[in-house]
Amino acid sequence: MLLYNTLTRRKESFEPLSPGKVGLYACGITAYDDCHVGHARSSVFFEVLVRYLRRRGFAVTWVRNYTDIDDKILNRAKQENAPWDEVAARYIASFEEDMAALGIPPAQIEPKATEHIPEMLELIRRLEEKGFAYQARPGGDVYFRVRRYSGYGRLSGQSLEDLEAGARVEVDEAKEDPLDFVLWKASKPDEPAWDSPWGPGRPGWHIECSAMSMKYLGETLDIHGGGRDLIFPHHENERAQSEAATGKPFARFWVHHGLITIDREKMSKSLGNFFTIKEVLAKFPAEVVRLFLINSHYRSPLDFSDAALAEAEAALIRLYTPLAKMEELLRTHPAPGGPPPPDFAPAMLTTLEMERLRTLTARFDDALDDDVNTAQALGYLFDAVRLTNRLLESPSSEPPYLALLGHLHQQFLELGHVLNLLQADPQEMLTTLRQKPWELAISPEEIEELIARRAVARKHKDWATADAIRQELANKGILLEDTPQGTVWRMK
RNA sequence: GGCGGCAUAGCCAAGUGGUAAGGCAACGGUCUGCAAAACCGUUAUACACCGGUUCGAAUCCGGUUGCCGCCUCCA
Repeated sequence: MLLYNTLTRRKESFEPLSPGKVGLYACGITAYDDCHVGHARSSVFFEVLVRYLRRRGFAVTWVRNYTDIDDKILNRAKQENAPWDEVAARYIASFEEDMAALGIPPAQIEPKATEHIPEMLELIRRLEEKGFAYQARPGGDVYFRVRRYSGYGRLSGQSLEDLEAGARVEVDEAKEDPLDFVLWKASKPDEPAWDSPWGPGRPGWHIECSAMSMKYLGETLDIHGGGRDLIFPHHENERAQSEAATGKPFARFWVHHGLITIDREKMSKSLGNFFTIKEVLAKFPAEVVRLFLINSHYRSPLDFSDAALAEAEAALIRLYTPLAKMEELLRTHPAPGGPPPPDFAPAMLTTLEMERLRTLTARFDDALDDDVNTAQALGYLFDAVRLTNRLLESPSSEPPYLALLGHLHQQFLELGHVLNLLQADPQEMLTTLRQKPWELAISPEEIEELIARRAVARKHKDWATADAIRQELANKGILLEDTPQGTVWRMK
C-alpha cells in the first residue's frame, strides 16, 4: 500500500513497525464549540483509512484525542460564565453526537488531555534533563529549546531562518528564542492549575499529543495525522519534543488531509465562514455528506456548497437504485450459491465489460492501495453500476444470470462497507432521499389524499383534473411518479 | 516577504510517459394518457499559457499568469 508521507513529500510503501499491527494517532478536536464540516472530513477520512487498513488484514489501534484544557475553552467559559470543564464536557458530547450521526464508530482509545497530566509532566522532565526544556523565570512558563533539536522545520519544510523571518512579534520576552514554544503554562490566579515541579500550571497545546500517543502506541507511531493546517506549528512541535525526549523517530508516516473551503477560501472559525455538522445534517442525510467528502482525493482542498451536496445526493441515488432492484429480484428469484460460471457471457455485455465486472474488487482495492484514492474507487463502483443496470434491463431467471447478480450484489455491499456506504436498506434510503421528510411543507396524509383523488380522475381518463392535481402538488415542490405499482411522490 | 500546493469538459473530479475514469447538468432515445422516475446513448483532438526533454507528455524540466494554504489558534 502506498501512502503519502508529509515528511518526505512522497508516496511511500506502507509497512508497520510490528508486522500486522498498526498504531494510528489522529489529532482530534479542541472542545470549545460545535464542530464544522472540516472536522467531519477529518473523521471520515481517518475512518476510511482505518477501515481499509483492516481490510488489508492489519490490526489497527486508532487513537483520537480530545483537547479538554486550552485557552479557547477558558475563553468560552468566561464568556458564558460557566465552569471550563463543563464547557469541555458539553462539546465533547456534541462531537460524539456528530460522530454517531455520521455513522462513524468511536476510535479504540479517545484520551483526554486532563487525564494525562502526569504523563506530560514526565515528558517535560525528560526534556529538561536532556537540556531541551527550560524555565526562564521561577514559576513562569516552561519552553522547548527549538535550536537544540536539529530536525526542527523538516516536517513543514521550513528552515529556522525562514521561520524566524516570519515570526510574529514575541509577547513573552522571557523566551531565549522567538521560535521556542510552550511546554507548560504557568496559570494565572483565576485559572485551572495542576501542581508541577515548575509551579502550578497547565499543559501547552503540543505536549498532550506527544504524551498520549506515546503512552498508548509506543515511542514510534506508524501513522500520525490530521488536517494540513496542523503541520505547523502543532505537528512540527510534537515531533521536536517527542524525538528530543526519546531519541527515536516519533512517527513513520505523517498523513495530512486537505481543508474544506467555502468559495475556495478555508473554512474556519476565525473567518466565520463555517457550517457546523449539525447544520449540514439538518439538510442532508449523513450518507450524502460522506459521499461528498470521499468523492475527491483526501489531500485536495474540497469546496463546500449546497449544490455540491445536492450532486452527491443524486449520485447516492444512482448507487442505491440498482441495489434496490437487485434485492427485489433476488427476493423472488434467489441466486444459487457461489460465483457465476466463469464462461457466462450475458448478451447485454461485451467480453470487455464482463471482465470489468469480474475485476471490480481488485481494481477497487488497487485504488485504495494507491494513497487511499477514494475518488477512483468510487469511479469503478459507478462503472459497475452502469453495467449492472444493463443486466437488470433484461431480467432472466437463468441460474448463471442470478448467480452473477447475487455476486454483484454481495460485492456492492462489501465494497460499500469499506467506505461505510450502501449499508442501509436500499428501498428505505431511496424513499428518504426522494421525499426529504425533514423539509416537507404539506403532510404526507394530505399528499396521499390528493393522489387518491387524482387516481379516480385518471381512471375516468379525466386528464384535466388529474393534471390539475399534479400541478397543485408541484407548486408545493412535490413531484408525482406514476409507476406500475401505483403513484408515488417525491420532493423537488 | 519566506516556504509549499493547485490549474483537466457547463460544474465537480480521477488520471506522474503511450493518444483523456467517474458523478452532476444538458441533449437524443426507450417507457408513459401526458409527464416524472428509471434505464440506454451522446457530449474535452484535449488537460491555464510559453518554451524544452522524448519516438511519444495532461503526466518530466524551465519560465509566465492565476488561485489557494502555511509562516498565529485552527481538522
